[in-house]
Amino acid sequence: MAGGSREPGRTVTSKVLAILEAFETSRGALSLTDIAEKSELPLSTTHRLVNELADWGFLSREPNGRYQLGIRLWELAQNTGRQLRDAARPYVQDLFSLTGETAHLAVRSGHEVLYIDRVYGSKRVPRASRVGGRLPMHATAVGKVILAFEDDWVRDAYLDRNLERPTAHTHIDPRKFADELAQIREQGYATTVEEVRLGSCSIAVPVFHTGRIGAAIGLVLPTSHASTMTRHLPVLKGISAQIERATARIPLETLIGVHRTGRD
Amino acid sequence: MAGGSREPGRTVTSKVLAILEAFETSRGALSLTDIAEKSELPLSTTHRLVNELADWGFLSREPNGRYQLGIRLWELAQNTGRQLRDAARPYVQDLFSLTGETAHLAVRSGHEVLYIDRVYGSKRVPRASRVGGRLPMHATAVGKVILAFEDDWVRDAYLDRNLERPTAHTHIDPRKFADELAQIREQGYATTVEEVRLGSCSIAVPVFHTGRIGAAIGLVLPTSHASTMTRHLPVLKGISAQIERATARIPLETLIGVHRTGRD
DNA sequence: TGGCGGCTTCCGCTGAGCGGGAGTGATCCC
DNA sequence: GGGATCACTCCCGCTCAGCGGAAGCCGCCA
Repeated sequence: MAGGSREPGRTVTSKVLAILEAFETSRGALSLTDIAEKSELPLSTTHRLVNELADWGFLSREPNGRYQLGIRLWELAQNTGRQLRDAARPYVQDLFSLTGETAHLAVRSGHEVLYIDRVYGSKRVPRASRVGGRLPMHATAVGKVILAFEDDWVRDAYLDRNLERPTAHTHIDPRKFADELAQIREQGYATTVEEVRLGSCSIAVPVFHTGRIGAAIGLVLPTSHASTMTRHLPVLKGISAQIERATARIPLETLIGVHRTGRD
Repeated sequence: MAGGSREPGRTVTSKVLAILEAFETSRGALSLTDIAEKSELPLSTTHRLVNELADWGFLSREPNGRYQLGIRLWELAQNTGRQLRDAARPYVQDLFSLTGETAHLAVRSGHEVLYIDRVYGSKRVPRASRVGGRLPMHATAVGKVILAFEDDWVRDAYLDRNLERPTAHTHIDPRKFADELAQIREQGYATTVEEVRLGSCSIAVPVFHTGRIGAAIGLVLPTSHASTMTRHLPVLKGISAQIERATARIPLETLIGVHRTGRD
């Protein structure tokens, strides 16, 4: 028998995208069954769509039969947000060279910080973030500094939610956090100490664009350096100014390709 | 009237992917009409699919109504090829720091070199490549060195085609080029002088993985440095050895996510 | 040898997708 | 200001692409 218990109202497009998103949470390659489960599609439907995606190079199949996101997807996506990343990259690199610490460039995307670029050395550091990854704003220095300089309504909307708590050191009291943001705005930089994960602390400064907060750059260091991390402030501010200069002529909308909030 | 002259045999999936690929060739944002033309779809169909893609964040809409690839696509794609890029990044960076020249990491994808990573300074250099971009193998140092160390059948298949000629200096005689590859294999590195674009030259060495050619690292310099570029060879070889060590434990298949050829 | 788990293929039913065309609204030029 | 143009949005009934249960297949293990 056929075509019986289909789930109506689900578009093909949404199924295809759900399959691609199934790979977001997983580290390695997925079997067909894994994909079907994650995307909540029948196996035969998954099979058909996955095959077509693989034909187009959007998925790739390993010799063992498992699937991974394909290189075509990555190639295409290199165009996204390229303007900001390309323009800022050399300066983020300088930031790393001058400090020897893991350097980040991040923007706000909805209620989270989105890491756009990262430059780091070969020494192992405990890292919570990755390029293309997201973290809560109130737990990271880049996030705090962006939030501090955002429009009031963004900040209010953010505080008007339950703030999650990755570690015991994360500040989650809305009142105290609002005060902290005010102080950050005044002093021009933000710090965290073991608020995302134990063992690391961070410091960040804002990057402005056409008078508004556009992004943030920051450093992550081992907690042992926490007390002296403000010594990197002059470098951070200098690099920030250079990025501001380098991106000034690029219209904000084309910098990233995120509508920054879901306000519409 | 409705549903009359549809073009049958084109799957929804293929339409969605065609829309995404429409952005590959274009620099900036596209209007709905542009997308419809590039993907060869009726306007109303394009409209429907584009809207759904935008809802999912795979496309983003600028205030002026034009569309760009969305940030979701980019986020997802960060997982692709991450193993190789993440493992190699610090070393590619060292390569740049130690030489002061634009440093590249590339692999073969079909008959082209695919640039996986690039580290460069803030000084303007004429650059033909970009991360996620492709170039012909016979015109680039990374491409030549990969081809030189590839299996015979890959090399033979490559030479058995018309080689395109980006500049007048590009080597396109199959016989001579085969000899050049033999010499590259012997000397352990490849160079180009103005073979991709005038004004720049390059030098590259292989990066092996489980005894086979896996990738290549290279430098791009102004042509004026062409005569002395071999002085970077010790650094190139040292960095290559480090990358080989850092990637040795990662299975080849998971490094990139490309089936390297269409041999199946 | 038989059972199992995962992948692939088959096939007739049906609603998601289709796209022409009409509606809208911004822009430009006379 | 009006009317021509252009680009996007929406509507709606027809129809075929997609659907997915089930059967088949294949490799593995005991």
